[in-house]
Order: sequence, then C-alpha cells, then structure tokens
Amino acid sequence: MAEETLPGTTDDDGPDSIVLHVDMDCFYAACERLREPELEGKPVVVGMGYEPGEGHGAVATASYEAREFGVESAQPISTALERLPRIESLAPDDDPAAAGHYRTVDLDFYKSVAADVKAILHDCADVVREVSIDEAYLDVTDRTAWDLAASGDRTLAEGFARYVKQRVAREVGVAASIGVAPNMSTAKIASDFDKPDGLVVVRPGEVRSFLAPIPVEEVHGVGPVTARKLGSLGIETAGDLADADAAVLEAEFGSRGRELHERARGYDDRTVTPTGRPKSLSRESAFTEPTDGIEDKREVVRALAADVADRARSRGAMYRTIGIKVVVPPFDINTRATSLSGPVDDPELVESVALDLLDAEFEETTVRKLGVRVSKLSFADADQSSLDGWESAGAGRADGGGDGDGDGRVGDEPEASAGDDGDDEPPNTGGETPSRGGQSSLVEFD
DNA sequence: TCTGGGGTCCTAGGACCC
DNA sequence: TCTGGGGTCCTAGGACCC
Repeated sequence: MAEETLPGTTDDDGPDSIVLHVDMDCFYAACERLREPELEGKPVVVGMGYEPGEGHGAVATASYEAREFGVESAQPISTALERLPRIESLAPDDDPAAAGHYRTVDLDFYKSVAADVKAILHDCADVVREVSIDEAYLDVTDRTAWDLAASGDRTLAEGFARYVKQRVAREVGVAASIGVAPNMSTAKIASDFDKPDGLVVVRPGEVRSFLAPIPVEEVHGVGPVTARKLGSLGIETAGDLADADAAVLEAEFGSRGRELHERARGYDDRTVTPTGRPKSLSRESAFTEPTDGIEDKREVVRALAADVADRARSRGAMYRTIGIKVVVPPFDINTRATSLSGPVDDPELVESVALDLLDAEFEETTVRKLGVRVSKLSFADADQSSLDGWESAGAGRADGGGDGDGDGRVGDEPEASAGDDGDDEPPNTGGETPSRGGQSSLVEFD
C-alpha cells in the first residue's frame, strides 16, 4: 500500500527517527527464575497480597506456561488458584506438571534487576524514556541507520536492536521483546507483536501496512470503553481506524480521537524524552471486606498518609495538594482534595487533611478501599546540570529560597506565574522548562 | 474478573479576575 | 445593574497504562 504523502506536507523533515521499544517478557517471573533457575519452563505466578490459605490479592505476572492454564495478569489470586493449583497443595497422584509455582512480589529485587537492564539501555542510546519497571523507549537515531546492512536485506537498525537484546540476555539473564520503528507508537505495537523474545522491525515505508491488520484494542490508548465505541462504528482494526473520518472520531472522542487516527495512520510526532519527575504520589489499600467502622477507616488513612508523606520526603518532593480516594462497593470511586497556599513537606498535615476529608463526607460510608495522595509536587533539589546557570541565577536572589514560608515554587511548573493568591511572589518561574533528569523508575505490573 | 496498587492525561463546571 | 469575553485555577470524574 503506497504511503500517501500530501504534496507540501513534510514527511521528510530530516532523516526518519529510529525508535526502539524494549519490553521485558513476564518480567517478575523472569526475575524469580533468575534466582531460582529450577523454575525455568514451569508455570510461575507472581502475585500480591498472597498468603497461603488466603484468597485475595491479584496476579502481577504469569509466565507463559501459567497463561496456558488461563492465569492472567490482574486476575484475582482466587481465580488463578482455581485454574492452576499451587504445587504445594497437590494430591500425591496429581500431575505435578499441572500445578503452579506461586511467588510473592519482591519489588526491591525486581528493581535491582531492572536497574541492570536500564544501565545497558542507557549505554545503548542517547535518550531513554523509562516507562515502567520493565519497559522503555530508546531513541537511537544517531547510533544506527535505516540503511541495509552490507550483508543482505536487513537494516542496520535491526542489527543494533539485536545487539541490545543480546546484551540484556547475556549480561542480566532476562528476555526482552523489542520493537523498532520510525516512531514511538509503532515501536510499541511492534514490540508486542511477537512476544516473547521478539524482535520486530517496521521500516519507514512499511508502517501503514504493518498497522492495518492490528486489532484496535492493541493500539496504545484504546481501552475497553473506546474499543467498544469504535466497534459500534464498525472500526475493528487499526486500518479501519486509519480510514475512518477524522471529524467523526474527533466528535466522538475529542482530541484523543484525532490522536488515535494519526497513530493508526502511522504518524506520531512525539519525540523520546527522558522520564520526568512524578506529578503525584499515592498509596492505597483495600479492606479484606467492605467496612463502615470509622475508626478502622481512620486508622488506614493515618497509615497511608504517613506512608505517602514519608515517600515524598525521601524523594525530595514537596506537595501543595492533599487528597483521598474512597472506593465504595461495588466499585464507585470518589476523590476529594484540598490545595494549600504553598508547597509543604509536612506529614502531620497530610494526616490531618486526609482525615478531615474522610470525616467530612465518608464517616458512615461503607468502603472497600481507601487511598491518600499528594500532588502538585515541587522538588527543592533543583537538579544541577543543564539548568544550573538559570537556577543559580534565581537562587542567588532568593538565596536558595531558604526563607521558610511562601518560597516561590521551585519546581518545574510549565506555566508561568499567575498564582497570585494574595501575596506577591518572586517571579522566579522560567516559562517552560523541559524538566529533564528524574530517574525514578516506577513500580508497575506488567 | 466481583476488582490490587501506582501512576498519567483529559474534560467539564464553577470561582474569580480583568 | 446587567452584560460580554478572555483567561486561570480548582476540584472531581473518567479512561487508560503497566
């Protein structure tokens, strides 16, 4: 299918980018196998809140062998156990091959493995965007090329990706699937296309034809709700989406509609940027069964608040908004939040605000789950390096913002000033700062 | 799937300002 | 006193992702 380029549009504003999407296969299970090689080839389920004899919690990762039995990510542990019994609970004459090896999530260990992988990725690319513990985008445009390798019909980019993959396998011992494409959204789909241990290369001229048969659910940004609506419009594949009327999509889905249309047509002008700093921090926890006891709820909120405040402090984050989340059966999500006049680092305030929000409306409510969240974060440790000249100019005047109260926001709010809430702030905002740095790999399921 | 935990971005209405 | 338009910030909810 010919790639249509409208006359006058710049499809060639320089060489095509080369983006890698690296996605570790069943990452948690792979980590478990790293320290327990006997688990190789066996069904492995890694879950949360999993205690022998208890039936709640959820599956974080199921190995491919476990998936054969119908065990899936995000499934309740109880369902997983029905489909794949624990090896320990097997009767003597049961088939041990039809049993699962269940392990509890050990995030610290997985993070340490992920750090080794990320180090390799950073070594292989100028720009790395870490999306989650087991996933990253690499811009390798300056490291390789779309040209064919001398030896045959493969591109240099493919060889480069193979090299990255082999280094991860050899040096860390886990398998990654890699997608290579001229843009992020296509690379993402490509990495998913041949899992596990896949390597899929989509060259610049092949994007549209590669995407055409892909089911819409597999397009990043299309979830169950959007997929259903698209289905009712007769749109089932990325090709259908590409051929759909942009105006209709925009009317139905707003700006996201246009974006999805573009992606399906193979256009995605996002550039790979380094992972930014977090915008919010939260902690939540579910009750074993719905509860209306106010003291039970308060106790949970207090613990969550302390936890969140602690994490914020350890990350050097101050916050200006404190909120709670209250999940009411069957699954109604309520959020309430209060903003302060300036950023703080104050665990006691997190607790008292969260408790106030709880008491104000949910004192008698039966809840299934509670959460506490801080947002509108700013980071005092204004990171050195490239912003240094600019930052120190500002800091020179304010003297490090040492004065406790009302210190102007130090963070990287993209928008300028405005926030006049009575007092005049020193205008130390700098318009849009690209907010670089920030490593924080997040904690995720696969 | 009777639903775990931690995030992001977008939208919409209301308050408030000029 | 009523009317107009532009803009920002805030809160709440929804959809989505891993």
